[in-house]
Amino acid sequence: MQNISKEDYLSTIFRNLNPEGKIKPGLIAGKLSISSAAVTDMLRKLSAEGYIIYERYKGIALTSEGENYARNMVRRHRIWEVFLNKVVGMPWDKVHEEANRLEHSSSDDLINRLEVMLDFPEYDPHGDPIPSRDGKMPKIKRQKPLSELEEGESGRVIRVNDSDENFLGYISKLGIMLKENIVIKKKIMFDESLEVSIKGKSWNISSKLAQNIFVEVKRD
Amino acid sequence: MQNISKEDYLSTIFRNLNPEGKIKPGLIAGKLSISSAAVTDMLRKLSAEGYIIYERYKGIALTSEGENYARNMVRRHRIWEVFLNKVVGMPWDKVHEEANRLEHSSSDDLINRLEVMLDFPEYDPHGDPIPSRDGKMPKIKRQKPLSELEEGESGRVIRVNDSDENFLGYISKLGIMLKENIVIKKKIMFDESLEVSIKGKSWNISSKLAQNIFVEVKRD
DNA sequence: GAAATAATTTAAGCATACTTAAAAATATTG
DNA sequence: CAATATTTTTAAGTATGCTTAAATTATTTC
Ligand SMILES: [Mn+2]
Ligand SMILES: [Mn+2]
Ligand SMILES: [Mn+2]
Ligand SMILES: [Mn+2]
Repeated sequence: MQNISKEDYLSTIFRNLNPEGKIKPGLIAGKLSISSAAVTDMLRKLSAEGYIIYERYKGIALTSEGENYARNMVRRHRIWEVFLNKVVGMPWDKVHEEANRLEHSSSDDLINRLEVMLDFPEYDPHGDPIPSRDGKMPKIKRQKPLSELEEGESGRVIRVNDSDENFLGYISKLGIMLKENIVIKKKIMFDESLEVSIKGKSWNISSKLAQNIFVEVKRD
Repeated sequence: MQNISKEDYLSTIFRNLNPEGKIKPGLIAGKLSISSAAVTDMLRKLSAEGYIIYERYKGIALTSEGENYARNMVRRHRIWEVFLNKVVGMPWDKVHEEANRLEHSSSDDLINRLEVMLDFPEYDPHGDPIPSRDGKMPKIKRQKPLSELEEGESGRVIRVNDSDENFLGYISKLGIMLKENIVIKKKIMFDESLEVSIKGKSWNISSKLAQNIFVEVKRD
């Protein structure tokens, strides 16, 4: 293996497996913005190389080799994000795109060195967990999208969707960042939008926005 | 443009232009370890895209657009090398290969940030000059290969060939690094090898090795 | 300056990773 | 459960960047 495309396929598969550990071609095509036909092609190759279990029309699962490879790609991506953000000072809405390219161009040795410099971070700048060198994932706190909170409730942001630069740039302007507390002042039924309070300021945010911000779920 | 191969061609052309600002296909093929036929193909594309001046059998020159692109690639490469060496702590014999990949995966914004962190370095870990953001090259000191020194002369190392990991690893073991002084104790005529003294220790080094280590030429 | 040698280009072909369009299989719905 | 809709696969084709072998052009040598 030595391939940007294949690495992106594996990473995408890994990050989008359903609870049964499977994924369908259409979802991969959507996430990678390519045709389903292209996905079918690549699935055959990944299967032939032993990275996935694939039978036509049956869905896809990772082999343990594929899972290890994919998990390492996620590790590379997220360590780069932390490094770019914390050490290089790049804003959190720019690091994802940069990491998406760097992840394919760095040796494991480099990644391990960055990890040491960062003192073994457990989460990336968007709250996503970073696999450790030996493949372990840190515990993930119970969470739900902001859109599922009720009127009057509040929640502490612990994760945000990192795939859209505009989204991140916009919520930054509202003062939304990890660990920030958000209060749901009102839910507008007409369009499912939310009136929220952040750092004492009020904003109206769309349902779609709220679906991409995740808050900690307090133990019952 | 968005291409690893093309970027490597341009960088290779830039770094190997003869004093008249030209280069022949065979040299490019050799440096990139590919066939001359492949080079001919690519030269047509680079020419069509306005990066080089190319007429068959006539040799190659960079357009100003091509020169700017190529110089920026060299800049990216060398800034990465300094960063990996100084900030990340990677040894000088490993940074070239890593930078060879990272150079294609980093935005100008990232490179500029690294440059600021490094306080605008002028030379990479092997003594090669780093083009500035506005395309200026730092002054290069007069230099010649160690192999051209006479018996009894000595010289301060200001540049080494960075393209071979084994070479760099080996000379490191001999204590050779930038700014180190090397004394030519004896030239062995039979095989053109040199008996040299470095930090008080004596070594015999081959002619080929000595041709890849450059020392400052003192003003006459 | 002709013959031999070396460098370069052309030609044909291959692997990769995509595309669109058509066919086949699966899933949904009335 | 049959008709319809959706998803997936197959088929055919494209661009990129290589390869080897043959043809062409340039350079060197006598
Ligand atoms: Mn990627
Ligand atoms: Mn992230
Ligand atoms: Mn390169
Ligand atoms: Mn270097």
